[in-house]
Amino acid sequence: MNFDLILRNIARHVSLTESEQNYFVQHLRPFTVRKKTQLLKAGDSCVDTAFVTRGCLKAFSVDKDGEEHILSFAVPDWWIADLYAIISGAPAILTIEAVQDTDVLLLSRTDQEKICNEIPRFDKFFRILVEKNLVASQQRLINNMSMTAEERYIQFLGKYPMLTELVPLHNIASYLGITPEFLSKIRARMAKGSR
Amino acid sequence: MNFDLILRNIARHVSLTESEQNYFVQHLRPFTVRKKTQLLKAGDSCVDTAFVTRGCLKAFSVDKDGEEHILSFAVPDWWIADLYAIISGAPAILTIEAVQDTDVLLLSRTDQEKICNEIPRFDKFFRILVEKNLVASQQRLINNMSMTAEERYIQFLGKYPMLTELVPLHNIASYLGITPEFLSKIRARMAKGSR
DNA sequence: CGTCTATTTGAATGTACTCAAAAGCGGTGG
DNA sequence: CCACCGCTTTTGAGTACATTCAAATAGACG
Repeated sequence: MNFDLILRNIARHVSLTESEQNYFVQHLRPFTVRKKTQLLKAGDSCVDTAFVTRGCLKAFSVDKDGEEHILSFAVPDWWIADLYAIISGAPAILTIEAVQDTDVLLLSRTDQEKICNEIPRFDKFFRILVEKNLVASQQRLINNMSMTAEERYIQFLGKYPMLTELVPLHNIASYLGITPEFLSKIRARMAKGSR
Repeated sequence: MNFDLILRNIARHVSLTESEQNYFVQHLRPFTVRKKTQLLKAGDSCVDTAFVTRGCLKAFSVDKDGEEHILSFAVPDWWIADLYAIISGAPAILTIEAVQDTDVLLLSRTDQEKICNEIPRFDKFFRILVEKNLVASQQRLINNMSMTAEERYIQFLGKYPMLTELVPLHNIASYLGITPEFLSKIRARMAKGSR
């Protein structure tokens, strides 16, 4: 099993001894999520954080009209989880589904806490990880409030070129908070404008 | 100086010895922000996280048209900061301003890191603090995508009754991501509906 | 009282949505 | 190899939600 990617991901924020690395990876459970199948279903109990090593996942909530709202994507080297469910212990509010066949490394909350207690540097690592996520989430909130759908789409193209190729357009629309029809109209307008 | 509130805030997540508590509070700098004055201006360098003990602050970004978009409020027992600026070291993107005369306790990033290194339990505390913020931020993103302005306003009233009384309506509109005029129309509609 | 800011109201407009249908695209099986 | 099926994307007409701009009203403060 190749834990290189996740160890380098951690090493960008905190440094670990070799034995700490070995101890950590012992708690990871490799798992494969086939395209269009679900790693987590809203309503189920949820204890795992996932680190993607191949493929692509999406995390979304389903509203009362059955509409999907994508909260985040995860490509290799990204973490993804239903943090609300994990820290509250309540049933999941998110569904996590594979956009492509995806390999993940799973870490249960129990193991995460055990590791954090034994190697406090992991508290620091996860603190930094969550801080970066919070910053990204806040920027997205501000963008949603201050930019039009077209501006957000253009920004998305620049920021996540990978996802642009990997993910169907209606998923991008859902992430941007608009309907697929309207995204299509934005694209038509942009194509016309650049001719 | 009364550090009771902040110590109880911390104690809800991690337990500290008395000497750890004393060590921690030594790094706090009490400060008062007068109504309509700014604790932080966008563009300035920013190193402090603030804990509110009295009054109310708002954190907002100003877009290219000069419009204010409120990212968060902070009432007593809440933390507030421009996390992006703090962790990146870049100039602040947020402005933090007092809605009412407000007392805060300031903690610099340098001191925070020093404390975290010396008492690793603080890494855990701040990790949990940021986790809760991230969950709230994510839920707000989903709400903004799946609910109408009226639904979001009604939810706001239920969730933050304090702020409803403390904060002017145009600030609530800004937090909800709508114009003050439209909030006014929503309120008129609601008043009519409930008669 | 007068001034300043906050809130409301109204008309016109724009951005994004709904619904319906057509077109495109990939796979699968005959 | 092509016909068909399911799914994604596009297109169009009509509509709804929210904004803009302008002006009136209401409140707060010196």
